[in-house]
Order: sequence, then structure tokens, then C-alpha cells
Amino acid sequence: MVVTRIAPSPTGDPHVGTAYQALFNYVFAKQHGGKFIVRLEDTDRTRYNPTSERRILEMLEWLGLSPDESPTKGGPNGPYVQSQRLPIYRQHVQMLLEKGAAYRAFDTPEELAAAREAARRAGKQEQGYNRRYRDYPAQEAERRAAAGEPHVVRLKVPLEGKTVVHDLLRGSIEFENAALDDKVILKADGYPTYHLAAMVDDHLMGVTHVIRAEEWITSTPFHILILRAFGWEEPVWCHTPLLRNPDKSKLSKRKMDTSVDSYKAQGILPEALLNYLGTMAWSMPDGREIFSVQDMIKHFSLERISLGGPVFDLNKLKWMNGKYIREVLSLDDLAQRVKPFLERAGLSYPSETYLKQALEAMRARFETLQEFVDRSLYFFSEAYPMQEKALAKLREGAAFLPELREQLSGLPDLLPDHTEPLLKGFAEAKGVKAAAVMQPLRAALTGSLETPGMFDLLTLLGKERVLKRLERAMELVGE
RNA sequence: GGCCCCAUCGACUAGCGGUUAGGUCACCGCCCUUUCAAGGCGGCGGCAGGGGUUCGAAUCCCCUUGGGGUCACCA
Repeated sequence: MVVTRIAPSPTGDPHVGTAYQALFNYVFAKQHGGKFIVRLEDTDRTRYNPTSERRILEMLEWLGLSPDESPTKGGPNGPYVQSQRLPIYRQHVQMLLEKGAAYRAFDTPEELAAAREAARRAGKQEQGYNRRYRDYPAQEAERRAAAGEPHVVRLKVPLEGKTVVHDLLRGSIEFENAALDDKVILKADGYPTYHLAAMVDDHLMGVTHVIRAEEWITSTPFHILILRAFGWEEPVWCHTPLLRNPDKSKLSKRKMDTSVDSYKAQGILPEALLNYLGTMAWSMPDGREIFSVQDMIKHFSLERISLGGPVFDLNKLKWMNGKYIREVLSLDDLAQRVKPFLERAGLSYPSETYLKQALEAMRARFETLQEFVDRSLYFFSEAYPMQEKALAKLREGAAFLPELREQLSGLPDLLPDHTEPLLKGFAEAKGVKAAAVMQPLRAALTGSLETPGMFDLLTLLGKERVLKRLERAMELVGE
């Protein structure tokens, strides 16, 4: 059975890179009827962020990438939080120690720094640990450890030969063992490092395919060496390209908004975000750009992943979100999605029908849910702002306002059947273009020059509000 | 800098020896039009460079260049 996983570390906001990896791992697992696991890698106590853990898990649910096994869901191979698995790691480190595949090292951080500095000055090309304790007498090491002397455990990396990474997308990647160093697998605080913990957990959890970002390529030989030290089989390695900032560097929150929570707050739809991420380094065989996770599961193949690092383009994400808003979601669905945003803005609506009509009228005019709120204030409140350009237009047509108000007030209702002939006739009678009447009216009713069509506006606002707004506008321009 | 990965329009990509190098975003123009959008139509724009291999290279190989990643008791 195919088993994939993502192993985020709870150090900050839920990252789009995590969502990206989750998508590929989820889709691949589902496509093969396998399992998708989420495991939290919280072995760095200094960077641990308590809310991050919960938010990462919530993000995955929001996206609909529900794991089969996770800290919240549990599963047969738990716990799924590494800090709760310390005994497992210690036990495995012990195994390596006994096999002679790892050794205790008593260097202090200061000593290590000094050694690195000395090596640098000597102009040494190879960096990394100088292996001072590699051949240290085992009994002596055990004695010092037993005495409580702080130390780490390092893997004994072969001094010769090479380790080959068989990457699904790149073929064989060779690394000279001589260029590797003896990495720490157990820290002085008793926590494992990523390398050890990830390999132990992947093995114990039955992970068959490690699909992760390419930043891990250079540590893969080390991971393979750990696996071999235990006598375990390797998973399939598949390193996907890194998402990039516009300047092509690795996507980072310093240069870009990388927080999924932030996109959610802006009103980016989960399916649009997922769809967009699905077009990063991957494409549908038939070239479709709008597709669901289900579509992706149907047509996905790891081999179609392209290797160039894709730039995360906010502009296209927003375009795609707009596409979902106007073409993919049903009106009912859209209404449900927008409600929390209205509520947060303190806006209410008279009825479900009214909300849907406003949405329908605005649909082609906003790309995020928050934009709907920002641009539709006049549908929900009398406290809408009067934009400068709109005010100017209002002044231009101020002279028409009283008569316009008079005529509109004479209508039984403001449905298009009545308003359309009235407004067109009005302009004609005045010998002006329709816009000369429409624009000032638009400004009066919405404070804006960018709105849905006039007849939709009049229908939606209704006679009472229209007349009131016209009166206020006349006061404003002193007519 | 060492090691490793990568390289098609500004961005995302299709292409896997024979195509007028296709699509999407962005940009520009036109149409539609009461505004703004949306939509339709059209345009601009690319195989990093140089060597090979081949009857034939965007496609295969090598070099150069460029970009990126990684070199922690972080993941």
C-alpha cells in the first residue's frame, strides 16, 4: 500500500509550501488507494510555537486534504507528534550505538565553532564536523555519558565510496561519502534531530514514498545512510521543486505572503488555492487550468512534475480565485462563503434573496470574498463613502437630480421595465447621452463609478432607498 | 566557495528528434457597453550561449553562462 506523509514543523503560520506538499502527497496517496499521514516535527524546542500545530492541522481540513492519520485523528502508528516519541528515538539511537554505527561526541558548541573557524582559516574545502570523537574508546564514552556529561550522538558515515540517491524525477544523484560528515542524530537535550526522527518515523509508519521539497536533496544521502545503518529499506524518493519568490529565491515570508491563514482571511477559496498550487510544476495532461482535487487524483502522475522552480504569482492566484467565484461556485455556495466576511465587517442583509441578488450583480467584479465586501458597501449600509471622482460626476449632473428624483418617485416600482424607458427617455429629452444621466445617478446612489448596471442597482436598492439617497446627494451638491 | 539541482515568452506551462514552438496570467488594441468589470476577438513576447550526435534538434551529449538549494546540537 502506498503511504505518503507531510512532516511540517510547528514553528509559525501555516505555510503555502506545506499546503503544496500536502496536495501532492494527498493526491498521490488517494490515487493509489493509500494513506496520507501528517506528522508534526517539533523536535526543535527553541522554535516551537504552540498555536502553529493546531493551525496547520486546521489548514489541512480547510483545504479538504484530510489526513488518514494525524495528531488529531490518531492511527495505528501514533503518536504523530515527535516530541511524544522520544523513547522511540532513544531506543533506536541505542541500537545504532550498539551496532557501532553511531558514536557519542562530547564537543561543546564553542569547540565546534572554534574548529570550524580554524578549518575555514586553513582554507579547507570540506566543511563539517572534524570527527574528533569518531574513534574515541567506547567504554570511555559510555563512562562519561553515564556520569551525565552532556554530549550528542553522531552517525558514523562511511569515509569512502559513494551514496546514490535514486530520485524519481531526476534519476541517480551521486554523493561522495568523503564529502559528507558525521551528522548529529541525537542532540544534547535528548531530542533527535530531524534526520534521525524522520527516518525512524517513516520506517515505523510504513511510508513508501517520500515526496518532499528539493531543499532536502543534499541531506538525502545522509538519510539513506541512517536507513542502511538500521538495515531498513529505502522509500521512493521524489523531490519536487521549491516554490519561489518573484526574485526566484525560495519562497519566504520576508518577501511574500506565505501564510495560508492570510489568504483565507482575504477570501481566497480553498479550492482555488489548491487548483493554483496544482498548476505549480504540474499540469493536467489535457491542458485544462481549472481543475479540482478530484480531477487531479484522476489524472495525476509524479512524472508530469516539471523541475523548474515555479514563481508563486499572487496575480494569477487572484485571477483563478475570481474564476471560481464567477464560474465554478453556485450562487448559493458563494452566498454561504461570503457571509462570514459580511459579518466580520458588521454588515447585515435583509434576506437571503437580497444577498444573492447583490452577489449576482457583483459577481464579475470581485476576485476575493473580501473584495466583495469592500466594493459592495452601498448594498448593505447607508454609510458608504463618496469617492472623489464620483463626487465630480455628481456635480456635473447635479442639475438633473431634482427632476430625476421626481420622475422616479412617480413610478410604482423601480424594476427595469419601468426604469429603463424612463432613464433613456430622460436623457433623450435632455438631449444628452445616457451616460450623462447615468453617471451622476450612479454616483449619487453608490458613491462610486464602478458598479453593476444601473437597472440592477435600482432594482436592488428599491424605491425608498433610491429616493433617500438622491435627496442626500442633492443636499451634498447644494441642489 | 565546495557539493547538489535546475534552465521554453515578464510569470505559470505544453512539447519528450520532424510543430508556422501551443495554452493560461499580465500587458496592448478592438468589440460589447450607462460606469467598472466579466466576456469575445486580435496583438506583443520565448527555446540562455557555444560545441557536438543526427538527414533533421526546444527535445540527446558536453562545455560555458545564469538561477536555485545546501553546507547547524533548524527543519
